[in-house]
Amino acid sequence: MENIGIFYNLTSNDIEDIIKTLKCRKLSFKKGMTIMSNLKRSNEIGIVLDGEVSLVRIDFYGTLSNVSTYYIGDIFGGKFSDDSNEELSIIASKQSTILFTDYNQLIKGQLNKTWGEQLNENIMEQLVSKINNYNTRIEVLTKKTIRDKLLEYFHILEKRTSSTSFMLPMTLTALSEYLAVDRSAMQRELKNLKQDGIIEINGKRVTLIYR
Amino acid sequence: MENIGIFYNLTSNDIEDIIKTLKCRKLSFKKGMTIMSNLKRSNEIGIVLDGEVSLVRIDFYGTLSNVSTYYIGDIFGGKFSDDSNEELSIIASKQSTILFTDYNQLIKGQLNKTWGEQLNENIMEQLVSKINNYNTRIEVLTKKTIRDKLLEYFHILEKRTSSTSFMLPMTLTALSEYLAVDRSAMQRELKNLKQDGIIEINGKRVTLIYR
DNA sequence: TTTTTTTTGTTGCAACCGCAACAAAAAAAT
DNA sequence: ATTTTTTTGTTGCGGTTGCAACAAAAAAAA
Repeated sequence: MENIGIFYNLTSNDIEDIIKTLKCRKLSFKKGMTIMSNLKRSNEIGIVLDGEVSLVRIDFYGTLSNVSTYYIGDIFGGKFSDDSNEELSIIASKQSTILFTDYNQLIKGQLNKTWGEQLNENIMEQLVSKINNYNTRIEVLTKKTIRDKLLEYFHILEKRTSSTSFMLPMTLTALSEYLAVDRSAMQRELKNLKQDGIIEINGKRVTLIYR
Repeated sequence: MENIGIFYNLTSNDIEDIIKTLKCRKLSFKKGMTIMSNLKRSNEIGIVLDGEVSLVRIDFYGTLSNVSTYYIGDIFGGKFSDDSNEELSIIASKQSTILFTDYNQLIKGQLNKTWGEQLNENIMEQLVSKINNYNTRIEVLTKKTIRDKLLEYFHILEKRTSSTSFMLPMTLTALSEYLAVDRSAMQRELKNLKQDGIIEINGKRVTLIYR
């Protein structure tokens, strides 16, 4: 539990106290189960302790479409969903454990002298980090060509690791999804970059070549 | 000031008190002026009261590149920027008025009985709304073809307005930038959609045709 | 009102990219 | 250790899209 972002820098005593004070409930869900429905009218908040859940939209034909995915540490719930006026639900996309609480409880909890400030800071940190992740991805997605998307992404990794040689944090298949391009077209472009002497790539290790 | 998201549902008395308590400073900047530099080490926070500012990265060649843009109501600062290890600055991209405060002050302010909870809720709301905007844009950007990007965006507007006929909230030029596609290619695709009887478009009014 | 700037609309062309389909390699599961 | 699943690597083809370049319309500024 201490490895969950929202509980960063809090002792297990604090966490226990938080769970009691905020009247949290911990529940597990099998893949495919509905965790929340009718999201819009709900003040309920969920925190992903384990697994992966999806925010899905149900249109008037009853078709499900994935709106976003929440991973370990992420916070979700009515107050954290968008302003559209259709039905939203949360379903478990993997076997998941969820910690439930209430938005108002969470806000009120901030008044606690021992852990209130830290909890609040953690929640903000969580949201800000999500914003930054999205921001990074948008920066990459707005590049026009696959080559530019790849190079932009590689440059970000270069800065993150402070090295011109780094490991990709995902499979090439996942990378093509992240970049929203066709995998085979991406593979072709990687080959071109290699042939043009701009990068080296062996497995997941990428090296940028400056000359 | 009451129309700024972070001050939603607060009286002008509250706002005055907040500004005093959090030791805020209000400053104006001409276009091009540097608002913050050396962002990373700073606990300083800015709120855009008027205008528009840019978060820019300065690489080792001294080249500026835009990382993100903050509009009226947005919060920016070191604690709200990413985890890369390069120099970041905030510059005014238009004539702007900024309210400055300190991250720790803001967190501490939450303890105030009168406006603490509301202020906290507003800050969260602000962050969550940004996440949702980004989320929406990513949903659109990850569509593979210009046609699919347009239709996805139109469907979002359809839901937002609860109508198959709506006004575009921006110029076509701006839309092409939002979708990260070439403007003329987008224009061509709009024509195709019209010819295929899928949409009507006159100026900024778009109507989706279901048959 | 006139001038200037921005936006819209259009087209040819070449490069780019998605798609389909497959084989080999690697990883995960049994 | 063997089977199954996932990932990687490759290619031809045709549709899509970025680019350049321009004219007309609309909006904003003078």
